[in-house]
Amino acid sequence: MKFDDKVPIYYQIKNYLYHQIITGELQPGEKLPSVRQLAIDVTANVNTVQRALSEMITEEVIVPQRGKGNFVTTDVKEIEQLKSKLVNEQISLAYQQLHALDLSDDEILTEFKQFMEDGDVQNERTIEDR
Amino acid sequence: MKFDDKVPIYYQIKNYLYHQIITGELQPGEKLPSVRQLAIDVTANVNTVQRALSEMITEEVIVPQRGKGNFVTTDVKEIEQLKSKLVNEQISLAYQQLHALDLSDDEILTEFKQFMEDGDVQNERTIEDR
Amino acid sequence: MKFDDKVPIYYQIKNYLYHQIITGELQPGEKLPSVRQLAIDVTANVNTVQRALSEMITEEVIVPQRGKGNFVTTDVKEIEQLKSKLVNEQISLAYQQLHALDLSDDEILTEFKQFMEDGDVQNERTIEDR
Amino acid sequence: MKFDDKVPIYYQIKNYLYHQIITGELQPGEKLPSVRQLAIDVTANVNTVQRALSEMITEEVIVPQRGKGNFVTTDVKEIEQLKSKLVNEQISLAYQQLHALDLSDDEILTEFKQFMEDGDVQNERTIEDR
DNA sequence: GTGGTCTAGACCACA
DNA sequence: GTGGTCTAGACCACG
Repeated sequence: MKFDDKVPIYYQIKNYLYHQIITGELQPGEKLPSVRQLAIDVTANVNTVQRALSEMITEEVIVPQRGKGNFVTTDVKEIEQLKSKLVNEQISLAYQQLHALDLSDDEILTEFKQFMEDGDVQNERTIEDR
Repeated sequence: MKFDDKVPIYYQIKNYLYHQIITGELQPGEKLPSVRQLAIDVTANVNTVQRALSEMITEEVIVPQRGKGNFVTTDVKEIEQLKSKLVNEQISLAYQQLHALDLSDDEILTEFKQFMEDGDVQNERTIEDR
Repeated sequence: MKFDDKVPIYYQIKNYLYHQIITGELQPGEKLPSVRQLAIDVTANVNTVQRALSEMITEEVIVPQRGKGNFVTTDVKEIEQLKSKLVNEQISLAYQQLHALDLSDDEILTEFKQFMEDGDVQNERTIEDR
Repeated sequence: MKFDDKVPIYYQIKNYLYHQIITGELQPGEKLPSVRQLAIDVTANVNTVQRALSEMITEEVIVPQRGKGNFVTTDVKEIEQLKSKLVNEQISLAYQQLHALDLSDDEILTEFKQFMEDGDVQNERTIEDR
């Protein structure tokens, strides 16, 4: 996994897991890979992964079961809220950033449409492009 | 200026100045506030500001004049490229993040339109309100 | 390490490392001493060393690995270019300086030959004897 | 005059004047341009020029005459020594730098010869290329 | 007054 | 233990 070294890695790992859960790659109630396996998957240190999980546990997005591992919450509502929250954050953030770059609402939409048409996914540095 | 402690401060200062330049609040050739003044403006340490400036100087977005101060480049083309680069980064980043949240292209556009209509600027962490 | 106080220390540290790399004292891919160790080695402050390294990182001559240390680039071509660039700079600089002192091309060569024969290394301010 | 901002400007001005004297552009006993004129000539601040002159006065390479201006020393021997000293410094410096870059004596001479043949004076940042 | 450099010391993220 | 970032405060070169 490529990391953007401008943001803490544990933070990017959290995002990665959020995405897995929201897109259903990790189903509600499903067991997460072991911390060590996750560490290998994302090529990060065990401690770093652990930190990401700890925060998600306090957020109750994942729930630990002693001796069994960590599980995605079964509370579907929780997950929906999570998605909605993340989407809103992204939209809001992007809007503000682009607005601050002097783009009007229309220009923002236009840029997006164009970007989508280009199908140009010159993505680097994101959590998804593994 | 409010800082997002997930990203280096010098980085956020760079962004702040980028925006100033792109929106024309800082005109090409215009003198920047002194390092010390900037430090006060953004409530950061002088050295932190200096670091941000140093990078922008190597990028040739701003040009230092010994003993006189720092100036925005007069190379308008340079500035246009800067804007274009920043916009693209934002669009690309947002697109990927939202796509990863399982939103289709249409859904992304819809969310944006809705967000714009709401005029709801529950913005935190943006560059303006710092 | 003795510093020439006519030039920034971080600059001299860069040169010191450049030489190490070019002469092969630091092999491609080899780990550099830790920042703190380097600071001791060259008797400079940690931050000063860090500044030197930062620049070399943006130049991609050295490559950082989070939490592991800094490494000499494995890109041998990069290193060759570096050497060639440094040699050219030195030759060009010396030539101009001597030419400006009213020495003809022949005289310059003669002076060098004589200097070499004398084996007279009344060197001060060089990178070696620091 | 282009300055290398890695070295103090007053230092570069000194070099500039040294060269003028050694090459005979400024004859022994000749009056130097006024400080203000020099400042214009080299596009530097009066104070900076003054500092360069002060040092040269203590070195007795130039001698001030109250109310009349500054004059090159009439002591020709002094000037010869100056030249010899500067040449030696340059040769020695260049030799060490190139030697440190792993060039043998022969390679150094070869590089110089080649440089001279190319007639390629890609000089920037030196005191001469005004 | 302006930027440039350096120091000393602290805290954080990561392995 | 390793690098990365930030702060506070000092001194210097230049205009």
